[in-house]
Amino acid sequence: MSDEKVRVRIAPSPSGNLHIGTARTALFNFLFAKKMGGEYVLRIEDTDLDRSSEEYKQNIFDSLKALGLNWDEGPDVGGNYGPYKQSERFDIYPKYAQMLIDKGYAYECFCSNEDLDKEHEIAKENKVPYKYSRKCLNLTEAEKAELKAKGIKPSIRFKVDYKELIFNDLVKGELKFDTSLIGDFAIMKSNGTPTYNFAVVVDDMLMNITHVIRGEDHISNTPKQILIYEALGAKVPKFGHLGMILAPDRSKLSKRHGATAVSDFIKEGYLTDALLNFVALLGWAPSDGVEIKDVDAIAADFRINELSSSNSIFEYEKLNWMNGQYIKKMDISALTDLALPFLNMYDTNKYTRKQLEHIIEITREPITLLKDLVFDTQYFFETPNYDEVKELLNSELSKDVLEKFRQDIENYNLDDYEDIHNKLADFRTYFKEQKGYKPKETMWAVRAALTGRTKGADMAAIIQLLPKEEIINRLNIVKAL
RNA sequence: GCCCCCAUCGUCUAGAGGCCUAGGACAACACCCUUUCACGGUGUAGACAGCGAUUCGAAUUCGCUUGGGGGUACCA
Repeated sequence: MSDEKVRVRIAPSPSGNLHIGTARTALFNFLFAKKMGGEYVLRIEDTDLDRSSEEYKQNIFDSLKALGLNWDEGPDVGGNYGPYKQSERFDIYPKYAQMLIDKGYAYECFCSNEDLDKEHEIAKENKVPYKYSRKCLNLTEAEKAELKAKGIKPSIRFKVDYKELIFNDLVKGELKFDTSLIGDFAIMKSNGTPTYNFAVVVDDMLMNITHVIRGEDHISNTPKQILIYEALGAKVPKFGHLGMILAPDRSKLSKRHGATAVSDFIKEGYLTDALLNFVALLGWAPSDGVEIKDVDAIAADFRINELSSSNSIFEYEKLNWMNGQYIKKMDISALTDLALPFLNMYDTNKYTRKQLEHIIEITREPITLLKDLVFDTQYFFETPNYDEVKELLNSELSKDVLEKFRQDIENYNLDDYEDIHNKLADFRTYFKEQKGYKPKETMWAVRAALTGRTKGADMAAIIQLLPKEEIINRLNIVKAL
């Protein structure tokens, strides 16, 4: 074992918002670095200028930060191996490409897209796997000069020779490839920018990356990349390929299945801690069976070689449950900070901060998403619409109960929860003993009158929070129904 | 088509030859608790894809089949 410092990276391409799958890859890299006492770097892979945007890049930054997956080195924080954006590194790739040409590992290719398309077509017609024809492999200097004189800009291809390539994947174990099946692939585009496979290798090499942990959609890129490392005379990092996250129909997780971007989940009211915890469980299992754990605890228990090598399906049920668990346990002040933006359609100024926290406190229990609060807290901010409970309120029982409640409420000490709670208990007992009303029936009448609902938070707490004039007002509205 | 990866309850998974009449979590269902919804508690139902081989013994090893996923670009 070498004693070199572990360095991992997460290398998203800013062609979309941060995907939940990328977030999981980032998490596993983060966990591995943490566990190994290593460094975790963020690199933006924007070699495809057309598909990259500043907006997506910002979304990636924001989402990663929201999740707490902060990087040790990256485009914004810098580091000793920058720049960390491939578009700012365009001057360094051609040097290495030229080096490969000089050493005979690569060559210039003047084929046009049309030429290449034709080759693809022919291969398809003959039902034979496509491989580049190597038409440009043996061009003479004179021929190349002539082509260049015509203004044709060459791409650069890596010359792939036959070889059986074996590497030991951190999560999958031994993987074998026959490189004779791989055609000579491009490493530099004719426009002078590097292709993905080349840029990754050059950057990972220059940034001293020791472990490449990524999705298994990159497995087939790995042999190409190893070939490049070897040609460059660089040390090949260790690779670990994670199973993919699939939608419930086993297809790729996409927008039509619901949220896919971390920022979408946050908008719906998922807590980042819950999201992270849930996604960690896709492929990783705690050794003590306790599934709810913070990142530090997960990192302490993290072993990359014990990750599951199969794909996993993203189901919302467990995420929702977990989110509910986090909401229930979260510090109330912090939770209120997160919840308030979801309540911006209401005039929250009606209440003090303390009262708002109290409202959140008593309504948090049954919810799974922060946005559920919109409905569940509505009656604190708006006079209810009684359509749903009209029938209930018009029953003899309810009229009877509310008649007494209207009188009793005058004797409640509305500042004192205990007093309200006890008086309500007596109230129930009274109707049970005198009229045989079930406790829940008695409470339904009160609840319906005050909230327009048959379910909701603790009644005593609601009475304590609602302004007295609003209670009277609602009682009067109901009476007139 | 060709190459590669994967395969335990509906889902996430535990399981690294006998500890497995396969364990946990979510979801489902039932009951209990209860001022409602919920939370919590208790319990029920639910899986080793199929076939061969190795072995005294296989969910665990090997092979084939099937199924799913990925790749096959001058996209990343």
